[in-house]
Amino acid sequence: MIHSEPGAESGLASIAIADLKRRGLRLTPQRLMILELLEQSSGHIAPEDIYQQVHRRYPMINRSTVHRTLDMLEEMGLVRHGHVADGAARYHLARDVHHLHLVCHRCGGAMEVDDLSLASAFADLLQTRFGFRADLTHFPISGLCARCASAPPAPAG
Amino acid sequence: MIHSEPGAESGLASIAIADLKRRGLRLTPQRLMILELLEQSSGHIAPEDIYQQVHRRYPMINRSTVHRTLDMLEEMGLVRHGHVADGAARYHLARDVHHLHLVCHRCGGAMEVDDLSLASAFADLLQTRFGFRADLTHFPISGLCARCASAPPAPAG
DNA sequence: TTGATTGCAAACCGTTTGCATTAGT
DNA sequence: ACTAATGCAAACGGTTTGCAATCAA
Repeated sequence: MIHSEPGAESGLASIAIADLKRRGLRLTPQRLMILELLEQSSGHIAPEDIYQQVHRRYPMINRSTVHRTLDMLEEMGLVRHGHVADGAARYHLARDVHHLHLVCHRCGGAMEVDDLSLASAFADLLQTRFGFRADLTHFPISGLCARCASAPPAPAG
Repeated sequence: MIHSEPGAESGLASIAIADLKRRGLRLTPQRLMILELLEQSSGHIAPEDIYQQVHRRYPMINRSTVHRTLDMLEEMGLVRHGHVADGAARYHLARDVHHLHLVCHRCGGAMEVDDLSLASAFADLLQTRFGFRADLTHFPISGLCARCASAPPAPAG
């Protein structure tokens, strides 16, 4: 049923598979598909989106399996999640710590910023002044994207 | 039933009451109590907490009324909300734009930071470089508070 | 008086759980 | 064979809705 070699898997999947074995856990087609999807999807992805996309190719997958797999991966330290402006959960790869995730609370669009130097100056200040270790790379930063910022405020009526 | 003079209300309440009248909306005891609570509670507060606290003194209040009132106040521009690490909604006064809201995703504690100069440098960079207008004062910033950051990682199991 | 507002109850959405069955090892 | 993992269905918590009754204006 599982016909791919562990070694043939790319980054996340191979790490996850090794971790699975080490813990005596099992590699299932559901987990494999979810892993692949997480790897492909750059940026944040919602559990429901994962479910929908896996469901296309593997219709018998269940939503609880998606959640249980995400929980497991998070416990293994491979993914993390935060909540965007509408309160919905978004998962992303934990090793993806070299990005800022800017999420527009109007259109919902997300953008990734590679240069962390700007953020680290801010984070350093918060740390030295208040002892607060801001987690700016794992949790989305809310605001208005360029397009929405320049768009008219709201349809009058 | 409502025995206080509009002018006798403090900041938020008096503004809200004036706005209410202007729009032909009504001042109810439920709205008044919610307004008072929002004003007293510095920082972020969850709808459920508002419900619980109002419920003590006014047992017949309904959760839907709390939500509807918060929606109305947000539409009036008097309050705003964001979502903390566990995905739960937190409301706060909109005029409270001179604070950074640092929320610990471990213990859930929140702290307010008055000095915005540090944040604005960061926000300015994001704006000039990417056109993204980060909303650092309205949405909580996740991280670890000083206490949790210095605490042992987790009970060994 | 009268229409905005409420409480109620049910619907809703995303997530979680218990359990019998399935399937990776 | 052993037991982790799944699908299912029901429960859950927070939020939203339709509607008849209420009450601020």
